[in-house]
Amino acid sequence: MLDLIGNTKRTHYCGEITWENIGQTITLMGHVHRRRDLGNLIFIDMRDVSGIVQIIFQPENEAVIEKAHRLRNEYVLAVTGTVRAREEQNVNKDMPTGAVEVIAESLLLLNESKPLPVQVNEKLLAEEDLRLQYRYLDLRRERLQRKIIMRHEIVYAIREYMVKHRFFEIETPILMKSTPEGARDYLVPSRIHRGKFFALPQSPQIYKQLLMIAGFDRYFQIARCFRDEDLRADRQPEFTQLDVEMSFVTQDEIFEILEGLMKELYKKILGIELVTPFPRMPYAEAMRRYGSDKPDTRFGMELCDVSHILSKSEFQVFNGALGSGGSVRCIVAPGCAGYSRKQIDELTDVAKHVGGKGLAFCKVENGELTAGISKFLVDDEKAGILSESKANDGDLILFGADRNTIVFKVLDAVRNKLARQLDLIDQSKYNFLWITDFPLFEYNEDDQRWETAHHMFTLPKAEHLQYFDKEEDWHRIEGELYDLVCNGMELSSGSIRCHRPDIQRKIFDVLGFTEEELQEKFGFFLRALDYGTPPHGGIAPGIDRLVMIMSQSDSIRDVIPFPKTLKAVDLMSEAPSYVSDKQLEELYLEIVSEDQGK
RNA sequence: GGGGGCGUAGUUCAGUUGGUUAGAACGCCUGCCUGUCACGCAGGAGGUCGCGAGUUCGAGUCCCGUCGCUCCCGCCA
Repeated sequence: MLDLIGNTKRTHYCGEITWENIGQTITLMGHVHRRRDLGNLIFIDMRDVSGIVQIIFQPENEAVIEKAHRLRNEYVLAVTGTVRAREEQNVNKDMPTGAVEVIAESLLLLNESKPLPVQVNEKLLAEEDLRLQYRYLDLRRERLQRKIIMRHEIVYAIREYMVKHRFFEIETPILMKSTPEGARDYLVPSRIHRGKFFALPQSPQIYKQLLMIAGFDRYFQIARCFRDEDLRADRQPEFTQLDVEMSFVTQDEIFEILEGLMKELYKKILGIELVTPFPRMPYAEAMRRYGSDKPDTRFGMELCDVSHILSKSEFQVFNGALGSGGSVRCIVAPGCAGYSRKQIDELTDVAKHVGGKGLAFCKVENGELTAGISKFLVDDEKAGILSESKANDGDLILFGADRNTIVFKVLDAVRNKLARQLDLIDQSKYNFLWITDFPLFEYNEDDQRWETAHHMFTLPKAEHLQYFDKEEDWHRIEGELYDLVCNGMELSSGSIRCHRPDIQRKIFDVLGFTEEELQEKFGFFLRALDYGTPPHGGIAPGIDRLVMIMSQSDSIRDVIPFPKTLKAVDLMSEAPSYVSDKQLEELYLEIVSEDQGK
């Protein structure tokens, strides 16, 4: 028999009972976290959103203890009782409320629970797919609940900060026009207009620029974004960005706003004082030193270009790379000269995994290069490599030799692998870093055309406008582009936008759009640019990734209440799913039944 | 689209060279227990070894295929 809640009201939260409540009669509501039934004495660890407190049922109160015998894990109850201090020897020091307990005087059994398919008390953690299927149970676990609550706190603090700095929170459409550039759109068929589609926003990019044109000056939005691409541990098909746009700003002012925001978030949420301004590093330097535009600067092992030393190398791998315009670069793995063939093969596998052909190596022993490829090097080259790389006795030198893009990818991957392997990463550090001066365009070899490296509404650097005239100079054009990186993760990406129609035209020309294409895809936006667009720019920090970093989570699924799997399905609701023939007919879509779908 | 890992009670796992009745812990059920806090003790129920096909006298174990989850590459700001 279950009880109704009636007029019973909660007076306190479980996790907040302290010495100050001793002697008070209180009413708690929550779940049975764990029970210890000693026969005539029953202890219940009662849990609500605030934490856990021990309830004790004593035999003097017959009706209540009789009912308490029926309690099982995750039953829902309301307990009224008196708070008392525990005897010295009964204090549980591992529990925040371990010095007190509540003597139950009445018990309402509000609901029962079947035995759980996954356990809430974290003794044995079930496989993730099962936990995702029962996500609402997994979310009862303290660890996960903390992260979701931290996410709430972060978003709340963001709103406070943005409003304080004169930003308006403005919503933009979820159903919008499909723009085939960039990521694949999620499409929504229109019922009213046969054969036409809306797209879900990959970001509110165009709308926020239109809001600047409309004169709102400073805008922000906690914006849901959608991309129909394959997933990763830090990538979901729908994710959340703090979308920010400001008029009449320079890059420095945007950095200041973001730095101030991060500083405030870390202080409020984690009690950590971040040092601002954050360091800045041009893209070219990041690539040269780390082989990555999102370097993890919590450890060293920087890349070293030894191409000039090896320009006359007899070693085929090296002269092959250099002969075809590539480079030879190395990193020094400290103290790894003792690595076995197997360990080095593992690193080679990492290199191959990201597209490298292999990984050349040699060791440093008694001030000399030995083993590996050392036999292919002449004395001058060996000496040059030693001094250039600053390698010491006992170190292992690893070489990447290929096209630059491959060399960077390989050494970046190997560097990160080694850092984890050698435990070089100080987990307590939060290394924020601005990467600046990105190239605006890059040539796509496969499609034989120029593309924007970031996005096409970016202002080119004023001093690079001259390079638009000749195609061979296009790669030299840098944009007012910047990324905020933290601990090797890209947290945020932004730019100063192109507010002048004449410059925007130059960009479209490089990308090879015809006038018809332009009008069809962006006509409405180009028209808007013509009516007094203020200079403006913005940035969009990923909220999911920010919460990941701040809560030290390895997976983005930990910081999203109802995430999708790597195959972009919701295991709990089993979405996506087939829909009825009637629904499809209304949308003029071809009927695909469940059988046909397979 | 490609590559790696995993899949055995409700859950986490073990399972020998291919061998006869597939085990343990937690959870669940029953009983006992007045200071437990991962309570304890005694007993019990619970299995399509992901699915399919094959080799074999015999398959959880070997081969092939397939499905699901996961990590990475491609893709993606």
